[in-house]
Amino acid sequence: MRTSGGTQAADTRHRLLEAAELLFIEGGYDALSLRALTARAGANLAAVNYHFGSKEAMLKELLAQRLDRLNEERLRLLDACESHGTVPDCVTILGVLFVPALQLGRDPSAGPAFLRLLGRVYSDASPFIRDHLQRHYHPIFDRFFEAFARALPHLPRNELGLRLHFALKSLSGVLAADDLGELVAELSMGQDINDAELLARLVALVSPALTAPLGTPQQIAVIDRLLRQAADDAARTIPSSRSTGTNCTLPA
Amino acid sequence: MRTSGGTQAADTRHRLLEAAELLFIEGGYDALSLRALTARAGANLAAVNYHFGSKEAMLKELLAQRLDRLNEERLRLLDACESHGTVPDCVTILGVLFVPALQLGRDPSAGPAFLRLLGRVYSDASPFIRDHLQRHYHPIFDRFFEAFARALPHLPRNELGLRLHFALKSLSGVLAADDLGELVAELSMGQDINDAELLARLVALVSPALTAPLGTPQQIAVIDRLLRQAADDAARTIPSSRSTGTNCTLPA
DNA sequence: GTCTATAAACGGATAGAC
DNA sequence: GTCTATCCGTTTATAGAC
Repeated sequence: MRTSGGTQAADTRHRLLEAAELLFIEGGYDALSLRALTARAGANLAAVNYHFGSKEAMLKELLAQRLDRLNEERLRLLDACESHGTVPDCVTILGVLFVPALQLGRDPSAGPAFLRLLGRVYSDASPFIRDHLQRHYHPIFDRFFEAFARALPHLPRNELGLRLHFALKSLSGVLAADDLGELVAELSMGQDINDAELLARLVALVSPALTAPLGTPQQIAVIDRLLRQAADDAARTIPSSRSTGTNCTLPA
Repeated sequence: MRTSGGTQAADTRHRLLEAAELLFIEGGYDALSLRALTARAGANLAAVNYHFGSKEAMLKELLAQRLDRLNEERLRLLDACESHGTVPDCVTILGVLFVPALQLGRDPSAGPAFLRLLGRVYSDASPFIRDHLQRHYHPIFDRFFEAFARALPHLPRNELGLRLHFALKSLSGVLAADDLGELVAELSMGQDINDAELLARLVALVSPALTAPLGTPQQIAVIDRLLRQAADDAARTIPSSRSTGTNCTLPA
C-alpha cells in the first residue's frame, strides 16, 4: 500500500516470481529447484523463504495472480451468455473457455507465455499442483459442467464427465508440449489469421468429442471386424510361443 | 535358458519388476524411489543395482516387456489391414491402435493394470521416459502417421501432426487419471457391454477430432460474437482498475 | 533485506563382508 | 545373491552474522 513503491525488496519479490514462472513453464513443479530459481533471478537462495515462506506458498501466489484473472473473465462471459434465460450451446461454452485464454495469451501483463503456463498447470503431475487446482477452482469447474450438461441434455453425467476430462486433457497437453505449444502461440500471433478463425479451429477439434453420438453402427462394425482379425492372429501366434515353456508374467 | 528355472535370484528379479510396475503406475518415474521399491518387493536396497545395473535399466526392461508386445500386435494388425493394397480409413486405424491395447488390458499375463500403465507411460513428464519412447517407438509412430496421412489426404501434414498429438494426448491422459482410468477399466471388464461397442465409444471420441473440417462458418460466427463481447467487457473493466496505480505484471 | 553456512532429509549408486 | 554401511549428490528450509 506504500505510495513510494519500488523498494529493493519488492523488486526481488518480482524477479523471483518472474523466474519461477519461466522455470515452471519449462519443467513443471518438481523440476523447479530453488537453487536454479534464485540463480536465474539474481537473488540469494534464502530469498524465497524470506519473501514467501516456502516454495509451495510462492507457487500458490504465482498461480493465483495468473489463473484468478482468467477464471474471473470466464465466469463473467458465461454469465453474459446465460443472461435473459438463454441456454448457450456447446460451441459457445467452449468459446467462453477459450476466448479469455487467448486474450490473456496476447496481453503482455498476463505473462510472457500465458498459454504455455496454462498448459503446464493443467498437465502437471505433482500432487501439490493438482490439489491446489482442485481446491481453488472446483466451483468454477462445476459451473461449466452444469452449463455443458444443459447444452447436452441427452448425455449421461458419467459420459459427460469422461468427455470433458478427455477434451480438456487433450487441450492442456497440446498447450504444454514444447513444440506444439509454440505452434499454437505462433498461429495466435500471426496477423494474417483472424482471432475468430484460430479459435474456431481449436473448437473444431474439441467440440466433436463432446457432441459425438455414443458410437455409430458403422463404427461398431469396423471394430468388430478388427477384433475378429486380432483374435485370429492371437490364435496363430500363441501356440507357437507355448513351446518356449512358461509364458507367464515377466519372464526372466 | 536354464531348464531348472526358479532360482531365488530369478524370483527376486521378478518381484522387483512387479513392484516397479505398481509404483510406476501410481506415481510415474520420478516418484519411484528405489527405497520404496525394494521395501515393497521385500528385497534389499542394493538388489536393483545388482540385478539390473541401475534404476533406468530396470525401467527399460519393464517397458520393453510391456510395450514391445503391444506394438508388435499393432503393426501386425496394420499390415493385415493394408494388405492387397487396401487403404484403411481413419476409424480402422484407430481401431488398430486400440484393439490390441484392450486385448492386453484383459490378459493377466500383460500386467495387472495394463491400460493404466499405458496411460502413465505416455503422459510421464520425466526426460528419461520421453527419450526412451522417442528412441524405441519412433518408427512405429511414423508408420501410423503415414497410414493416417493416406486416410486423410486433404489435411496438411502440420495440421495432421497437431491433431494426432491432440488425440493421443487426450487418450493417455484419460487412461492415466486415477479415477477415470478405473472407469474405463471397469467398463472393459463388465460382461454386459460388447467389446466392439466399448471400443466404438472410445473411437467416437477421438475420430471426430481427426476428421473434423478446419472450422465451419457457423463456429467462426459464434466465436466472433464472443470476442466482441469479451472486448466490450475488457473496455469496461480496465479503466476502473487504472485507478489503483501501476497495472503492470505481477503487482506486489 | 540480504548474505553465508548449515541442518535434515531424501535420492541413486557402491564397496566389501558374509 | 544378499546384506550392511556408507558415499556423494540433491533437495527444501533455517539460524545467525551483517
